[in-house]
This record gives sequence, structure tokens and C-alpha cells, in this order.
Amino acid sequence: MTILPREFYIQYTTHVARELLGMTLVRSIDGQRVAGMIVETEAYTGRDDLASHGHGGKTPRNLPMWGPPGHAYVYLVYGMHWLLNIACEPEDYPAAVLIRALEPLEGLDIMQANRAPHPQLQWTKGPARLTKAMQVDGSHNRIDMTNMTGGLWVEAGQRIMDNEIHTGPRIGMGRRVHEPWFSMPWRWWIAGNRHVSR
DNA sequence: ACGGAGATCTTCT
DNA sequence: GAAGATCTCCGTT
Repeated sequence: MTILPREFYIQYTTHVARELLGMTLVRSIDGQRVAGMIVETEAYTGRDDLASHGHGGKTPRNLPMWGPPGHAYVYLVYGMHWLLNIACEPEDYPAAVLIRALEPLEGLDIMQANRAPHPQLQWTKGPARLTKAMQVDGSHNRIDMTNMTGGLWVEAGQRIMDNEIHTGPRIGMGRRVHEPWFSMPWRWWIAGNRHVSR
């Protein structure tokens, strides 16, 4: 299988978010593959993006957003949930794509154990659920996802046609989703896929 | 099906 | 000191 190379991530954030749909996120746990097809993503891009951690400049936490494209940005929200992003665009530009949902493909026994007692449809239906299912946490922050050394990478997968893809406002914007900026359609998902959140 | 609240803690103002 | 790129549980309809 072909691991997506660094060049893939050196493109406009929205383009990367769209192109990641159908690709396979892979995690190696004790030599066993745990994998899922990416079915939902969100773009966070630039200093001007009011909803992005990159807004307001560099801080110790958001530094990976400026770092090398193709590296992971993993952070904790609400004191208990890990969220996985992949840095994109050229270095020194703050941008990342949040992986919001997967369709389980391989290592189902491991995912089930990590997500018990929930049914399969809920294992990876949401950004914090998928990190729990695939055992992704702060130890993966800043790893290079363009090779296998970090135990986490993305492989080429299904080609998703444009007419199978929908876009809409990002999730978690609160009441501000009604303001112009926060209603920008920077969430991407595979239409009709049962594993998409919401 | 839908709504509200609690869990839990890091980050930055 | 408050808010946060969420999830789960428990209540009511």
C-alpha cells in the first residue's frame, strides 16, 4: 500500500480535507494493523480562521500547526478527549485537517475492545471516539505520518467522486455558527455514510 | 428523538 | 478563572 507522501499535504487545507475522504488511516499496535476509511474531515486554516487554534499566533500547544506538513497535531479537549489533526500547507503556515470519523476496516477486535460496550456503528463516529478506538493520544503529537516509524499513517484508498461528497459548517462552533465566518463550509463528509458524525 | 448536564483538566487571558 | 474543534448518561416527549 502507498503511504501518502509529504507533497500530498503541501496543498490548500480544504483540498487536503476533501482528498483525505476515502483514504485509509492506519495504526500499528503491537504489529497488528488497525485501520479505517476516512469519511469525515474538517479544515482549519490560517491566522484569519477565528475557529482555528492557529488564530492568534503560535503557542506551545498549537506549534505543530506551523510545523512540517504531514505531521500529527494531537491535543486534549474538555480535559478528556484526544483529537487527531494532520498539519498541511507549506511549513510556517498554520493549518491542519481534523479527522472526524472513520469506517472501520481492519483490526476490528482491537477497536471493539477499546470501545466496549458500544456497537460497531459508534466505534469511530466522532473525532474523540476514533482516537479511543485506535489508541491515539498525546504520545503521537508531532509524529511524522508520511512513514511508519510513528505507528500512524495514511494510505491511498478509495477514490470518492465529487457527487458523493457533501460540505457544511464545522461542528462545535456553538452559537457562533450563525456568524458568517463560523458558517464557512469547511467540513467534508461522504454523503450517506453511516459512520459520519451527526 | 431530543435536550440538558456532568465529567475533567489543559491552555491562555 | 473561564472556556473548550466532545462524549455519555439520564430525563422527558
